[in-house]
Amino acid sequence: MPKLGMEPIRKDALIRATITEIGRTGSLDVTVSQIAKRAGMSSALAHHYFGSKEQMFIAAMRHVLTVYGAEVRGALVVAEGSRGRLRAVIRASFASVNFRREVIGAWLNFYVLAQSLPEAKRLLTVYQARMHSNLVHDLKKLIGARADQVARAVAALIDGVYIREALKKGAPDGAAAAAMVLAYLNLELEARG
Amino acid sequence: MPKLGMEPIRKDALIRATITEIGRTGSLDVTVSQIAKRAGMSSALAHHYFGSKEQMFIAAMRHVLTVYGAEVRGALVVAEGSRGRLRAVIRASFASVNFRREVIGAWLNFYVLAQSLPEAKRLLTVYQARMHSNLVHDLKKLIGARADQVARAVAALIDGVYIREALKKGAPDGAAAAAMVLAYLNLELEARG
DNA sequence: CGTTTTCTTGATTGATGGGTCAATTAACGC
DNA sequence: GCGTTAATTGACCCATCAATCAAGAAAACG
Repeated sequence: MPKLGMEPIRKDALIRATITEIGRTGSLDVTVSQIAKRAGMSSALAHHYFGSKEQMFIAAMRHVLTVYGAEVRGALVVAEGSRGRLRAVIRASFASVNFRREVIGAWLNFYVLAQSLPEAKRLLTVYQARMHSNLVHDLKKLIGARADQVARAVAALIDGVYIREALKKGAPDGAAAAAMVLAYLNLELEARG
Repeated sequence: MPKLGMEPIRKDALIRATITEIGRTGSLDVTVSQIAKRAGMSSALAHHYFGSKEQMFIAAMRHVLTVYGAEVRGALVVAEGSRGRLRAVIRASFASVNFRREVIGAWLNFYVLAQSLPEAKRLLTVYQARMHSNLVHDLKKLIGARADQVARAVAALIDGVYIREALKKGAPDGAAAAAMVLAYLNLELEARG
Protein backbone atom coordinates (compact mmCIF):
# COMPACT_ATOMS: atom_id res chain seq x y z
CA MET A 1 0.00 0.00 0.00
CA PRO A 2 2.78 2.45 0.71
CA LYS A 3 2.43 5.18 -1.82
CA LEU A 4 5.61 7.11 -1.47
CA GLY A 5 5.78 10.77 -0.60
CA MET A 6 2.89 10.58 1.84
CA GLU A 7 4.57 12.65 4.49
CA PRO A 8 3.64 16.16 3.28
CA ILE A 9 0.11 15.05 2.46
CA ARG A 10 -0.41 13.42 5.83
CA LYS A 11 1.13 16.31 7.68
CA ASP A 12 -1.07 18.74 5.85
CA ALA A 13 -4.17 16.72 6.61
CA LEU A 14 -3.19 16.51 10.27
CA ILE A 15 -2.62 20.25 10.51
CA ARG A 16 -6.01 20.95 9.04
CA ALA A 17 -7.62 18.40 11.30
CA THR A 18 -5.89 19.90 14.33
CA ILE A 19 -7.24 23.36 13.58
CA THR A 20 -10.70 22.00 12.90
CA GLU A 21 -10.85 19.96 16.07
CA ILE A 22 -9.52 22.73 18.29
CA GLY A 23 -11.94 25.14 16.72
CA ARG A 24 -14.84 22.72 16.92
CA THR A 25 -14.41 21.77 20.57
CA GLY A 26 -13.19 25.23 21.47
CA SER A 27 -10.37 23.93 23.58
CA LEU A 28 -6.96 22.32 23.52
CA ASP A 29 -8.44 19.23 25.12
CA VAL A 30 -8.40 17.36 21.89
CA THR A 31 -7.06 13.85 21.72
CA VAL A 32 -4.56 12.78 19.12
CA SER A 33 -7.04 10.07 18.19
CA GLN A 34 -9.71 12.63 17.42
CA ILE A 35 -7.36 14.59 15.22
CA ALA A 36 -6.03 11.49 13.49
CA LYS A 37 -9.52 10.17 12.91
CA ARG A 38 -10.62 13.40 11.29
CA ALA A 39 -7.51 13.34 9.16
CA GLY A 40 -8.35 9.78 8.14
CA MET A 41 -5.55 7.84 9.75
CA SER A 42 -4.52 6.10 12.94
CA SER A 43 -3.20 7.97 15.95
CA ALA A 44 0.02 6.01 15.66
CA LEU A 45 0.64 7.53 12.25
CA ALA A 46 0.04 10.99 13.60
CA HIS A 47 2.67 10.36 16.21
CA HIS A 48 4.94 8.91 13.58
CA TYR A 49 4.92 12.13 11.59
CA PHE A 50 4.79 14.70 14.34
CA GLY A 51 6.37 13.00 17.30
CA SER A 52 4.02 14.56 19.83
CA LYS A 53 0.73 16.33 20.20
CA GLU A 54 2.61 19.47 21.13
CA GLN A 55 4.32 19.49 17.76
CA MET A 56 0.97 19.16 16.05
CA PHE A 57 -0.31 22.20 17.89
CA ILE A 58 2.76 24.18 16.99
CA ALA A 59 2.52 23.16 13.36
CA ALA A 60 -1.16 24.11 13.26
CA MET A 61 -0.42 27.47 14.78
CA ARG A 62 2.44 28.10 12.41
CA HIS A 63 0.16 27.20 9.52
CA VAL A 64 -2.49 29.70 10.55
CA LEU A 65 0.12 32.41 10.93
CA THR A 66 1.68 31.55 7.59
CA VAL A 67 -1.64 31.75 5.79
CA TYR A 68 -2.35 35.03 7.49
CA GLY A 69 1.07 36.37 6.58
CA ALA A 70 0.54 35.45 2.94
CA GLU A 71 -2.84 37.16 2.98
CA VAL A 72 -1.30 40.36 4.30
CA ARG A 73 1.56 40.33 1.83
CA GLY A 74 -0.84 39.73 -1.03
CA ALA A 75 -3.03 42.60 0.04
CA LEU A 76 -0.06 44.91 0.44
CA VAL A 77 1.25 44.55 -3.11
CA VAL A 78 -1.98 45.77 -4.65
CA ALA A 79 -2.58 48.50 -2.08
CA GLU A 80 -1.76 52.09 -2.94
CA GLY A 81 -0.54 54.77 -0.60
CA SER A 82 0.01 54.66 3.13
CA ARG A 83 -3.66 54.85 3.86
CA GLY A 84 -4.38 52.11 1.39
CA ARG A 85 -1.76 49.84 2.88
CA LEU A 86 -3.09 50.35 6.40
CA ARG A 87 -6.55 49.48 5.24
CA ALA A 88 -5.18 46.45 3.44
CA VAL A 89 -3.49 45.11 6.56
CA ILE A 90 -6.66 45.49 8.57
CA ARG A 91 -8.89 43.95 5.91
CA ALA A 92 -6.50 41.06 5.47
CA SER A 93 -6.81 40.33 9.19
CA PHE A 94 -10.46 39.59 8.67
CA ALA A 95 -10.20 37.97 5.29
CA SER A 96 -12.36 34.92 4.83
CA VAL A 97 -9.48 32.44 4.77
CA ASN A 98 -8.72 33.07 8.41
CA PHE A 99 -11.94 34.52 9.63
CA ARG A 100 -13.86 31.28 9.88
CA ARG A 101 -15.44 29.72 12.95
CA GLU A 102 -12.88 27.00 13.45
CA VAL A 103 -9.89 29.20 12.81
CA ILE A 104 -11.12 31.91 15.14
CA GLY A 105 -11.78 29.36 17.84
CA ALA A 106 -8.36 27.87 17.30
CA TRP A 107 -6.78 31.31 17.37
CA LEU A 108 -8.06 32.02 20.84
CA ASN A 109 -6.65 28.72 22.00
CA PHE A 110 -3.28 29.52 20.49
CA TYR A 111 -3.15 32.54 22.72
CA VAL A 112 -3.68 30.27 25.68
CA LEU A 113 -1.10 27.84 24.38
CA ALA A 114 1.39 30.67 24.22
CA GLN A 115 1.07 31.12 27.95
CA SER A 116 2.59 27.77 28.69
CA LEU A 117 4.46 26.73 25.55
CA PRO A 118 7.52 28.87 24.79
CA GLU A 119 7.57 27.94 21.13
CA ALA A 120 3.96 29.05 20.77
CA LYS A 121 4.81 32.29 22.51
CA ARG A 122 7.67 32.82 20.10
CA LEU A 123 5.38 32.40 17.11
CA LEU A 124 2.89 34.82 18.54
CA THR A 125 5.62 37.34 19.27
CA VAL A 126 6.79 37.16 15.68
CA TYR A 127 3.24 37.74 14.49
CA GLN A 128 2.77 40.70 16.80
CA ALA A 129 6.07 42.23 15.80
CA ARG A 130 5.27 41.95 12.12
CA MET A 131 1.83 43.41 12.64
CA HIS A 132 3.27 46.31 14.61
CA SER A 133 5.95 46.92 12.05
CA ASN A 134 3.44 46.88 9.19
CA LEU A 135 1.22 49.37 10.93
CA VAL A 136 3.90 51.72 12.19
CA HIS A 137 5.62 51.90 8.83
CA ASP A 138 2.66 53.60 7.21
CA LEU A 139 1.27 55.34 10.24
CA LYS A 140 4.52 57.25 10.69
CA LYS A 141 4.07 58.94 7.37
CA LEU A 142 0.59 60.03 8.30
CA ILE A 143 0.68 60.90 11.96
CA GLY A 144 4.35 60.89 12.90
CA ALA A 145 5.19 60.39 16.52
CA ARG A 146 1.79 59.07 17.48
CA ALA A 147 2.28 56.11 15.15
CA ASP A 148 3.57 53.76 17.81
CA GLN A 149 0.69 54.31 20.21
CA VAL A 150 -1.93 54.08 17.50
CA ALA A 151 -0.38 50.92 16.08
CA ARG A 152 -0.62 49.32 19.49
CA ALA A 153 -4.24 50.33 19.83
CA VAL A 154 -5.16 49.05 16.38
CA ALA A 155 -3.48 45.72 17.08
CA ALA A 156 -5.25 45.42 20.42
CA LEU A 157 -8.57 46.27 18.83
CA ILE A 158 -8.06 43.60 16.19
CA ASP A 159 -7.34 41.03 18.87
CA GLY A 160 -10.35 42.17 20.85
CA VAL A 161 -12.67 41.90 17.87
CA TYR A 162 -11.32 38.42 17.30
CA ILE A 163 -12.12 37.10 20.75
CA ARG A 164 -15.54 38.60 20.75
CA GLU A 165 -16.19 36.94 17.44
CA ALA A 166 -15.17 33.62 18.92
CA LEU A 167 -17.83 33.90 21.59
CA LYS A 168 -20.76 35.26 19.66
CA LYS A 169 -22.96 32.82 17.86
CA GLY A 170 -23.81 32.91 14.21
CA ALA A 171 -21.53 33.07 11.19
CA PRO A 172 -18.60 35.47 11.58
CA ASP A 173 -18.92 38.73 9.70
CA GLY A 174 -15.46 39.73 8.53
CA ALA A 175 -16.67 42.86 6.81
CA ALA A 176 -18.36 44.19 9.91
CA ALA A 177 -15.36 43.31 12.02
CA ALA A 178 -12.98 45.08 9.66
CA ALA A 179 -15.31 48.07 9.52
CA MET A 180 -15.01 48.57 13.25
CA VAL A 181 -11.24 48.71 13.13
CA LEU A 182 -11.22 50.82 9.98
CA ALA A 183 -13.55 53.32 11.63
CA TYR A 184 -11.10 53.69 14.47
CA LEU A 185 -8.23 54.11 12.04
CA ASN A 186 -10.08 56.88 10.20
CA LEU A 187 -10.72 58.64 13.44
CA GLU A 188 -7.05 58.65 14.30
CA LEU A 189 -6.04 59.82 10.87
CA GLU A 190 -8.52 62.68 10.92
CA ALA A 191 -7.55 63.75 14.41
CA ARG A 192 -5.30 66.75 14.74
CA GLY A 193 -1.90 65.36 14.10
CA MET B 1 -10.41 19.20 64.91
CA PRO B 2 -13.61 19.98 63.08
CA LYS B 3 -14.12 23.65 63.64
CA LEU B 4 -17.64 24.30 62.49
CA GLY B 5 -18.50 26.64 59.67
CA MET B 6 -15.51 25.65 57.59
CA GLU B 7 -17.43 25.51 54.35
CA PRO B 8 -17.29 29.18 53.34
CA ILE B 9 -13.66 29.45 54.37
CA ARG B 10 -12.64 26.37 52.46
CA LYS B 11 -14.62 27.38 49.42
CA ASP B 12 -13.08 30.79 49.42
CA ALA B 13 -9.60 29.36 49.71
CA LEU B 14 -10.31 26.97 46.86
CA ILE B 15 -11.62 29.72 44.62
CA ARG B 16 -8.53 31.79 45.20
CA ALA B 17 -6.30 28.80 44.64
CA THR B 18 -8.13 27.97 41.42
CA ILE B 19 -7.56 31.44 40.02
CA THR B 20 -3.95 31.42 41.11
CA GLU B 21 -3.20 28.04 39.60
CA ILE B 22 -4.93 28.76 36.31
CA GLY B 23 -3.14 32.08 36.12
CA ARG B 24 0.19 30.60 37.11
CA THR B 25 0.18 27.73 34.64
CA GLY B 26 -1.67 29.77 32.04
CA SER B 27 -4.03 26.96 31.23
CA LEU B 28 -7.05 25.01 32.39
CA ASP B 29 -4.89 21.93 32.67
CA VAL B 30 -4.74 22.21 36.40
CA THR B 31 -5.35 19.22 38.58
CA VAL B 32 -7.70 19.29 41.50
CA SER B 33 -4.79 18.14 43.62
CA GLN B 34 -2.73 21.17 42.66
CA ILE B 35 -5.56 23.50 43.54
CA ALA B 36 -6.32 21.71 46.79
CA LYS B 37 -2.68 21.67 47.78
CA ARG B 38 -2.34 25.40 47.22
CA ALA B 39 -5.50 25.92 49.25
CA GLY B 40 -3.99 23.81 52.01
CA MET B 41 -6.23 20.76 51.95
CA SER B 42 -6.70 17.37 50.35
CA SER B 43 -8.20 16.95 46.92
CA ALA B 44 -10.94 14.86 48.48
CA LEU B 45 -12.05 17.85 50.50
CA ALA B 46 -12.12 20.01 47.42
CA HIS B 47 -14.44 17.52 45.80
CA HIS B 48 -16.46 17.36 48.96
CA TYR B 49 -17.23 21.06 48.82
CA PHE B 50 -17.51 21.62 45.09
CA GLY B 51 -18.54 18.30 43.70
CA SER B 52 -16.44 18.59 40.57
CA LYS B 53 -13.58 20.46 39.02
CA GLU B 54 -15.97 22.10 36.63
CA GLN B 55 -17.84 23.66 39.52
CA MET B 56 -14.58 25.03 40.88
CA PHE B 57 -13.86 26.69 37.57
CA ILE B 58 -17.31 28.18 37.42
CA ALA B 59 -17.07 29.45 40.97
CA ALA B 60 -13.66 30.99 40.27
CA MET B 61 -14.98 32.69 37.18
CA ARG B 62 -18.03 33.97 38.99
CA HIS B 63 -15.79 35.31 41.71
CA VAL B 64 -13.64 37.27 39.29
CA LEU B 65 -16.72 38.73 37.63
CA THR B 66 -18.25 39.59 40.97
CA VAL B 67 -15.16 41.42 42.13
CA TYR B 68 -15.02 43.25 38.85
CA GLY B 69 -18.69 44.17 39.10
CA ALA B 70 -18.19 45.55 42.57
CA GLU B 71 -15.24 47.59 41.37
CA VAL B 72 -17.31 49.13 38.60
CA ARG B 73 -20.25 49.90 40.84
CA GLY B 74 -17.94 51.48 43.40
CA ALA B 75 -16.33 53.64 40.77
CA LEU B 76 -19.67 54.70 39.35
CA VAL B 77 -21.07 56.11 42.58
CA VAL B 78 -18.25 58.61 42.96
CA ALA B 79 -18.08 59.50 39.28
CA GLU B 80 -19.64 62.72 38.05
CA GLY B 81 -21.24 63.32 34.71
CA SER B 82 -21.52 61.05 31.70
CA ARG B 83 -17.93 61.53 30.75
CA GLY B 84 -16.82 60.84 34.29
CA ARG B 85 -18.84 57.65 34.48
CA LEU B 86 -17.44 56.38 31.20
CA ARG B 87 -13.94 57.02 32.43
CA ALA B 88 -14.78 55.29 35.68
CA VAL B 89 -15.98 52.13 33.96
CA ILE B 90 -12.83 51.98 31.88
CA ARG B 91 -10.51 52.64 34.78
CA ALA B 92 -12.29 50.08 36.91
CA SER B 93 -11.62 47.49 34.22
CA PHE B 94 -7.93 47.91 34.83
CA ALA B 95 -8.06 48.45 38.57
CA SER B 96 -5.38 46.68 40.51
CA VAL B 97 -7.70 44.13 42.11
CA ASN B 98 -8.35 42.46 38.78
CA PHE B 99 -5.41 43.58 36.77
CA ARG B 100 -2.89 41.20 38.24
CA ARG B 101 -0.85 38.57 36.46
CA GLU B 102 -2.78 35.58 37.73
CA VAL B 103 -6.18 37.12 37.23
CA ILE B 104 -5.38 38.26 33.70
CA GLY B 105 -4.07 34.83 32.85
CA ALA B 106 -7.15 33.24 34.34
CA TRP B 107 -9.38 35.66 32.47
CA LEU B 108 -8.08 34.56 29.12
CA ASN B 109 -8.73 30.96 30.09
CA PHE B 110 -12.27 31.78 31.11
CA TYR B 111 -12.87 32.93 27.57
CA VAL B 112 -11.72 29.56 26.38
CA LEU B 113 -13.83 27.82 28.96
CA ALA B 114 -16.85 29.69 27.70
CA GLN B 115 -16.41 28.03 24.33
CA SER B 116 -17.17 24.62 25.68
CA LEU B 117 -18.98 25.15 28.97
CA PRO B 118 -22.45 26.68 28.62
CA GLU B 119 -22.52 27.97 32.18
CA ALA B 120 -19.23 29.78 31.62
CA LYS B 121 -20.60 31.24 28.43
CA ARG B 122 -23.65 32.45 30.32
CA LEU B 123 -21.49 34.24 32.88
CA LEU B 124 -19.46 35.88 30.18
CA THR B 125 -22.58 36.97 28.34
CA VAL B 126 -23.90 38.60 31.48
CA TYR B 127 -20.62 40.44 31.92
CA GLN B 128 -20.62 41.63 28.32
CA ALA B 129 -24.21 42.76 28.50
CA ARG B 130 -23.59 44.75 31.65
CA MET B 131 -20.48 46.32 30.18
CA HIS B 132 -22.36 47.26 27.03
CA SER B 133 -25.25 48.66 28.98
CA ASN B 134 -22.96 50.72 31.21
CA LEU B 135 -21.18 52.22 28.24
CA VAL B 136 -24.20 52.87 26.08
CA HIS B 137 -26.11 54.53 28.87
CA ASP B 138 -23.66 57.40 29.08
CA LEU B 139 -22.47 57.40 25.49
CA LYS B 140 -25.99 58.02 24.26
CA LYS B 141 -26.10 61.32 26.07
CA LEU B 142 -22.86 62.39 24.46
CA ILE B 143 -22.90 61.02 20.95
CA GLY B 144 -26.42 59.78 20.41
CA ALA B 145 -26.93 57.18 17.73
CA ARG B 146 -23.27 56.28 17.45
CA ALA B 147 -23.32 55.08 21.06
CA ASP B 148 -23.94 51.47 20.25
CA GLN B 149 -21.10 51.14 17.77
CA VAL B 150 -18.66 52.98 19.99
CA ALA B 151 -19.62 50.91 23.01
CA ARG B 152 -18.86 47.78 21.06
CA ALA B 153 -15.50 49.12 19.99
CA VAL B 154 -14.56 50.19 23.52
CA ALA B 155 -15.48 46.79 24.88
CA ALA B 156 -13.49 45.03 22.17
CA LEU B 157 -10.52 47.28 22.82
CA ILE B 158 -10.64 46.49 26.52
CA ASP B 159 -10.66 42.78 25.78
CA GLY B 160 -7.82 43.20 23.32
CA VAL B 161 -5.70 45.11 25.78
CA TYR B 162 -6.35 42.35 28.28
CA ILE B 163 -5.09 39.54 26.10
CA ARG B 164 -2.05 41.45 25.05
CA GLU B 165 -1.30 42.06 28.69
CA ALA B 166 -1.55 38.35 29.38
CA LEU B 167 1.15 37.64 26.84
CA LYS B 168 3.64 40.37 27.49
CA LYS B 169 6.18 39.84 30.22
CA GLY B 170 6.76 42.13 33.14
CA ALA B 171 4.33 43.49 35.68
CA PRO B 172 1.01 44.60 34.22
CA ASP B 173 0.55 48.35 33.95
CA GLY B 174 -3.08 49.11 34.57
CA ALA B 175 -2.64 52.84 34.18
CA ALA B 176 -1.07 52.52 30.75
CA ALA B 177 -3.70 50.03 29.68
CA ALA B 178 -6.51 52.30 30.81
CA ALA B 179 -4.85 55.25 29.12
CA MET B 180 -5.00 53.54 25.76
CA VAL B 181 -8.74 52.95 26.03
CA LEU B 182 -9.37 56.39 27.45
CA ALA B 183 -7.50 57.96 24.56
CA TYR B 184 -9.80 56.20 22.15
CA LEU B 185 -12.84 57.31 24.11
CA ASN B 186 -11.69 60.92 23.99
CA LEU B 187 -11.21 60.69 20.27
CA GLU B 188 -14.75 59.46 19.79
CA LEU B 189 -16.19 62.12 22.06
CA GLU B 190 -14.34 64.88 20.26
CA ALA B 191 -15.32 63.62 16.85
CA ARG B 192 -18.09 65.42 15.07
CA GLY B 193 -21.15 64.01 16.61
C1' DC C 1 -22.68 10.28 77.90
C1' DG C 2 -23.78 8.83 73.40
C1' DT C 3 -25.30 9.81 69.05
C1' DT C 4 -25.45 12.83 65.41
C1' DT C 5 -23.29 15.88 62.44
C1' DT C 6 -19.32 18.16 60.34
C1' DC C 7 -14.81 17.93 58.74
C1' DT C 8 -11.08 15.59 56.90
C1' DT C 9 -8.05 12.46 54.45
C1' DG C 10 -5.52 8.20 52.61
C1' DA C 11 -6.51 4.75 49.73
C1' DT C 12 -8.73 3.16 45.80
C1' DT C 13 -11.04 2.89 41.45
C1' DG C 14 -11.91 3.46 36.74
C1' DA C 15 -11.17 5.72 32.67
C1' DT C 16 -8.66 8.26 29.54
C1' DG C 17 -5.07 9.19 26.57
C1' DG C 18 -0.12 10.04 25.07
C1' DG C 19 3.34 7.55 23.37
C1' DT C 20 5.84 3.13 21.85
C1' DC C 21 6.54 -1.18 19.40
C1' DA C 22 6.41 -5.05 16.52
C1' DA C 23 4.62 -6.58 12.58
C1' DT C 24 2.72 -6.07 7.79
C1' DT C 25 2.56 -4.32 3.18
C1' DA C 26 4.44 -2.72 -0.89
C1' DA C 27 7.11 0.39 -3.58
C1' DC C 28 12.30 1.33 -4.90
C1' DG C 29 17.02 0.80 -6.06
C1' DC C 30 20.33 -2.19 -7.89
C1' DG D 1 14.83 -11.07 -7.29
C1' DC D 2 16.18 -9.04 -2.89
C1' DG D 3 17.56 -6.17 0.70
C1' DT D 4 16.14 -1.40 1.90
C1' DT D 5 13.06 1.90 3.05
C1' DA D 6 8.51 4.33 3.63
C1' DA D 7 3.84 3.75 5.23
C1' DT D 8 0.68 2.05 8.30
C1' DT D 9 -1.74 0.13 12.19
C1' DG D 10 -3.51 -2.70 16.27
C1' DA D 11 -2.11 -3.79 20.52
C1' DC D 12 0.00 -2.42 24.46
C1' DC D 13 2.00 0.14 28.36
C1' DC D 14 1.95 3.33 31.81
C1' DA D 15 1.14 7.71 33.89
C1' DT D 16 -2.22 10.83 35.22
C1' DC D 17 -6.26 12.25 37.34
C1' DA D 18 -11.25 12.99 38.50
C1' DA D 19 -14.15 11.07 41.50
C1' DT D 20 -15.58 7.88 45.30
C1' DC D 21 -15.38 5.61 49.67
C1' DA D 22 -14.61 4.16 54.16
C1' DA D 23 -13.07 5.53 58.22
C1' DG D 24 -11.44 8.56 61.92
C1' DA D 25 -11.60 12.69 64.87
C1' DA D 26 -13.93 16.06 67.27
C1' DA D 27 -17.38 19.40 68.06
C1' DA D 28 -22.47 20.03 68.99
C1' DC D 29 -26.66 18.51 70.75
C1' DG D 30 -29.91 16.59 73.85
